Amino acid sequence: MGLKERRQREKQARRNQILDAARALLFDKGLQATSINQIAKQAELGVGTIYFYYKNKEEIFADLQEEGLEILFARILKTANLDLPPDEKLRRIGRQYVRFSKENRNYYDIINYFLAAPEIFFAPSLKSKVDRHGSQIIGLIVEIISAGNRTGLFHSRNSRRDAITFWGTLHGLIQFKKLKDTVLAGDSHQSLLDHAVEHFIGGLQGN
Amino acid sequence: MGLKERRQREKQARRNQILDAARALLFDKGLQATSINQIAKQAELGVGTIYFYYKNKEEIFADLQEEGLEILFARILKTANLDLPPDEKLRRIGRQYVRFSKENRNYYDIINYFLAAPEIFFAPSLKSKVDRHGSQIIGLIVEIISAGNRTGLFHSRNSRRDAITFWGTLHGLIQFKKLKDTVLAGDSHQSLLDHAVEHFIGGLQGN
Amino acid sequence: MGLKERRQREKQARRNQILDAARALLFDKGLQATSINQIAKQAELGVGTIYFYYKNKEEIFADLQEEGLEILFARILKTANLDLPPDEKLRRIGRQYVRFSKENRNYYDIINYFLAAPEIFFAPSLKSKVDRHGSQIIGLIVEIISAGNRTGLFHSRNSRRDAITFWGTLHGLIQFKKLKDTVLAGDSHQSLLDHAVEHFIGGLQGN
Amino acid sequence: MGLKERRQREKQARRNQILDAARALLFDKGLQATSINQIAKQAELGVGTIYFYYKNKEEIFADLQEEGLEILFARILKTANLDLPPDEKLRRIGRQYVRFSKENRNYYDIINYFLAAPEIFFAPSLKSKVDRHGSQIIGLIVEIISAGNRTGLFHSRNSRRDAITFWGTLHGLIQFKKLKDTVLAGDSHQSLLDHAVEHFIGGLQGN
DNA sequence: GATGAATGAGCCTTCATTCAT
DNA sequence: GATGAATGAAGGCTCATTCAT
Repeated sequence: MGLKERRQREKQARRNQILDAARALLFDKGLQATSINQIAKQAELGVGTIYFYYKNKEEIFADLQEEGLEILFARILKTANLDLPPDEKLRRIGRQYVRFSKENRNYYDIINYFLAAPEIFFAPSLKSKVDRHGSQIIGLIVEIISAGNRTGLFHSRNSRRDAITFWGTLHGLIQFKKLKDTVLAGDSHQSLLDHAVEHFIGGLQGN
Repeated sequence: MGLKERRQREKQARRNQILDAARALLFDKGLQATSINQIAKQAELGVGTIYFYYKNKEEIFADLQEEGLEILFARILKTANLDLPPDEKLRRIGRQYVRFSKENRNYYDIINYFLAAPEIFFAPSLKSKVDRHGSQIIGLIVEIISAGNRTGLFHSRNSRRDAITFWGTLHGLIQFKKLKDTVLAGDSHQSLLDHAVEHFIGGLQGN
Repeated sequence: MGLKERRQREKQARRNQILDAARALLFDKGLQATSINQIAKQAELGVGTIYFYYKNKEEIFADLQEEGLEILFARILKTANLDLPPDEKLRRIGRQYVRFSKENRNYYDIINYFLAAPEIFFAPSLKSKVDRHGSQIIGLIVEIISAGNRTGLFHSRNSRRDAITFWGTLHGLIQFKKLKDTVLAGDSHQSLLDHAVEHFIGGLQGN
Repeated sequence: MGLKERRQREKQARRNQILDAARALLFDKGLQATSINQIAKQAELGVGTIYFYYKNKEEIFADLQEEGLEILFARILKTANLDLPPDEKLRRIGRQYVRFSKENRNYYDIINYFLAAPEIFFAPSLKSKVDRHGSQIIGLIVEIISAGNRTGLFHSRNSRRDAITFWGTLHGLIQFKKLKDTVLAGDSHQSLLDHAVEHFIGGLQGN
């Protein structure tokens, strides 16, 4: 048992070593420009070794994405645990996601990359990781909405669907940032997001 | 006089020839896997000829994206022109976008690609095209919301921001399709979209 | 006759137009990076037109080289015509060539390019142009050495060979400039050239 | 221990294999016309393999140039070690360099290429190799001139500068070979070189 | 477990040149 | 005379992946 554990621990250590290298490169040069050979060199490992621990490049990035999701989750969790009314929590979560997309730009990009890519890309094994974390975040929002329901503040009939809608709205609108000069017509992106969150909350309360 | 015109027409014909080839390949193999060399072969033209008409790969895709946006716009426009109450129009527009993402999957993918890619990617010239079409679509939705306001059905205080929010919600949620097994927990993606549209409409009416 | 002349004049005008473009590009981007297509664009002419006036790229550069040789020749000629003793003339000519290699760097490079290239390159027609100008320069030096002989200052037994030797020494040593850090061991390139000229003059006087 | 050594040896063997191919092509078709793809084919290796051993084309040629410089150095060294008076040594070195430029035409061309190319070309790493070998050769000549000084045959005040002058003269004049029909006016190139060497020696003795 | 040499298809792009109009 | 669209071979180079050691 102890042996098996040690094996496991060492394996994880190596994976971390690889991840450290990949992360450094990714953050420095971007997703496309980062190659396995470069990761190997950066990690001071042989290329073959990388392939021993990761089936392919995509899997490495999936792990990195997971990291990003964990950071994001932690932020959301912290917000969800504050002693605030549910609507205020939603507002803050909205802002947290926007902040994350700015402050953790690289993690945001990689998450976005997988989410926006055509489905063909995903090997099922990768998918499950992303999904698991996504579910956790959705779970937190579901909980907030349910809490609002309980206090009579919200009137959601399907808090899961509403939670996903909320997240989808944030996710979609953040991608619009690059349209600010024309579609947004000079309106501040942040105001838009705030507006959308308000609209969403209004919808929860409305009925 | 006629000569210059003919030249111009022929030049456009060649561009179409190239676009046809690019579209065929793109739709068959996806964005990343489509190379200029392949396009040339498919178009039965020399590689150099492609470069004579397009500065690079991205410009070809920008043209293709414009095609997609035109199709999408036509769909939305048709819906917007129906003789229906504003809320119903929004419902149908929501469904149209989803349908577009399925039936014109390839066009959807290419639009999505540009929208979701990290900002760095955009050459300003390409950007303007996308933006212009995006603005047109948003414009239609603004008009619908305004109409709803006028009849007292909606109470939107900022129809432009609401329109963008609406579109952003659709855009974001469609990307979630690939999460259906876990995050969506088996719930139908279509129901989710419908729900979101309903929620959005509720928000418009609410106050 | 008048017609033929006009034709000739117009032809030369077009060639100058091309040369102007080629020169501008060459001086801006270097020899290798300048293509016929670019020259055509810069000259606001069709590519085909370029080929009507020049058989190929090399011929254009040969004309440019001739320009350079003319500038160089003018410099040398001016020096040769000064009212100075022959040895002083040689000293000044040496300095003139060095200055030319610096101040007219681009012309120098193109002259050097043809001179240093493996023989295979030269079409006989191009060769003659270069040779003619080269001969003129050598001729000036021959004259100086001969004048020195006449006044008893020099004792050259073969002023033509000596002239070529002089020129060859300058030519060879200027190419060594890029070795200044190691072979020249920090010694100033200019001092080296001066030294070489002095040595050469010493050889002329010596016997 | 033995393993590491063997690895090293094999690595060198591959580099030689590549060099053999590059040399063969270079000597057959000239410098400009030799491409990495061709080298790979000739060496019966994948293109990628070439890039595994050499960073780029220039690095291969630098190695080849080093080969050439070694051959040249060996010739000069042999001459310098003969039991002959210094002036005679210089005469023979002159002839050796001319012979080298004929008999090892291809090595000569590649050395010349680097020496004559506009400065921009050189990566510092490549430069050092050339310089090192160049310095060695100059060193030999310096030694000969110094020896001549010691026996009273020469009166060089700066044997290093004189050595470089000597070498520069040879280097420059050899490039004039292609001008033999006009500038040299039918005079034999070899006689010219002999003359120049004699002139140089005269300059050493003169004062 | 770890290595790293080897691959080779394929990428994007350039360019001198031709030729029908 | 002038044009400029068309060519396509060729260039340098990258990179995920494999496999013998």
